[in-house]
Amino acid sequence: MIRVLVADDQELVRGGLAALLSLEDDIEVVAEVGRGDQVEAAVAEHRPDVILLDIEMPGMSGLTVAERLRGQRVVIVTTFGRPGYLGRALAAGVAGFVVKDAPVAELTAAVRRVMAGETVIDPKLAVSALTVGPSPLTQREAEVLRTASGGATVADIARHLFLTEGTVRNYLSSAIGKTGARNRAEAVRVAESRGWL
Amino acid sequence: MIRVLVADDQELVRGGLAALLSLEDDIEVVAEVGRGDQVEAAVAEHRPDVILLDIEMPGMSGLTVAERLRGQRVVIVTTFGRPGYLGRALAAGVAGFVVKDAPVAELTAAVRRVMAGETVIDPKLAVSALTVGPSPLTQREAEVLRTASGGATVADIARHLFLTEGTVRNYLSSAIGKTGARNRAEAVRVAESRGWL
DNA sequence: ACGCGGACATGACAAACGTCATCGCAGGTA
DNA sequence: TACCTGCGATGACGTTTGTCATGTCCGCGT
Repeated sequence: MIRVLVADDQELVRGGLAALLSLEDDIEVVAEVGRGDQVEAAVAEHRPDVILLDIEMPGMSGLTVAERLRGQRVVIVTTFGRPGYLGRALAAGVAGFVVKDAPVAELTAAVRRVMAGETVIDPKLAVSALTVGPSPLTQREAEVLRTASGGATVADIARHLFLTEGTVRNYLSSAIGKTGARNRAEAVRVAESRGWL
Repeated sequence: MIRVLVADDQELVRGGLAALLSLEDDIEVVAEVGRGDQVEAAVAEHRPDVILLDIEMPGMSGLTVAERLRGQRVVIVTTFGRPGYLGRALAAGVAGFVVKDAPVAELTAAVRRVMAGETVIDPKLAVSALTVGPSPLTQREAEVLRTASGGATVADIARHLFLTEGTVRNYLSSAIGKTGARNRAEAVRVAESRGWL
């Protein structure tokens, strides 16, 4: 039996995944958690063979959890096939990456192959990640964009990051250029959709 | 047996919900579809007793589908508990509204109660919907905001909606005022988070 | 030691944005 | 009929952006 832990914040989705996996003869769901910051404790307690992690979770991002679980067999199961996520996930040493609109068979296959020591990446995602490439944004640019994404003004961002307004404008301008956008809002959308934030 | 149709665009989620419901002795999943515009045909073919609809789907919004299925027993199962969604769902005559982070038992209970002719609404959501109230935005204001949400400039919006730039600015200004925001981006966030778009 | 690039800053300017006052026109409603 | 509301428009205004030129400082690789 492959012992699996499922981490996802939405109960229905988490329960659904668990039910789905439990239908398989060789897979057993030994634990379910709904918050990123509860994963480590659950892993210590239940010692699963494979850990399924959603990225968007309260408490701690699935990517952060994956970094801290380096050495364990982690499979990221997420809604958004953002190329940037894949890069960060691989850097965190995950063994698999599956998007939620993949066929069910792909998930069970991923669990088994990861269990066998293989690395499983959604092919479509791999292509788009290689096409889009890594984030061209510097840390600062990403930081400023992230702060701007809630609709904050330049002055707000400057206060929040302890920068001058002029500097903030420069970073925004540079980020707008790099994303190929025509203004702040568009830059935010682009960067978000690619997982650069 | 309660015959159920499940509509959700994410295969893993859809399969998960189906697996979850199939575990119940009195529930049978007779069809699954992944696009809003395929629901009607599937309903005609399989004649389910209860129809589970996600809101965000390609092809056609679950809310639109619900309107066209008026008379059928429809349960909205969605990620976002946006108050505005609940209002529109009820206006569309749905029999139930469940958010995806509700406990699993709530979903099966909802299916059974809807089958029995009851109307089931997530209590937390009902409260927030009554607290937040209906959208204060006029159709035009919502339209302009929606168009602006992708990062479009005033000129873009004006061209797209066949309005004058000045008029667009007026609508935006009015929407910003009504949402209590301090600029366009913030207004978009607020309106989106409440389901007013 | 040198050059390079990233982080940070300043100041200036044009374009875009947000606000206001004001207007005309339709459709309901008192 | 008179009134109100929503839609559409105009013009004017001050503010906020986005861009650019320019400069300093620091860390890194050769």
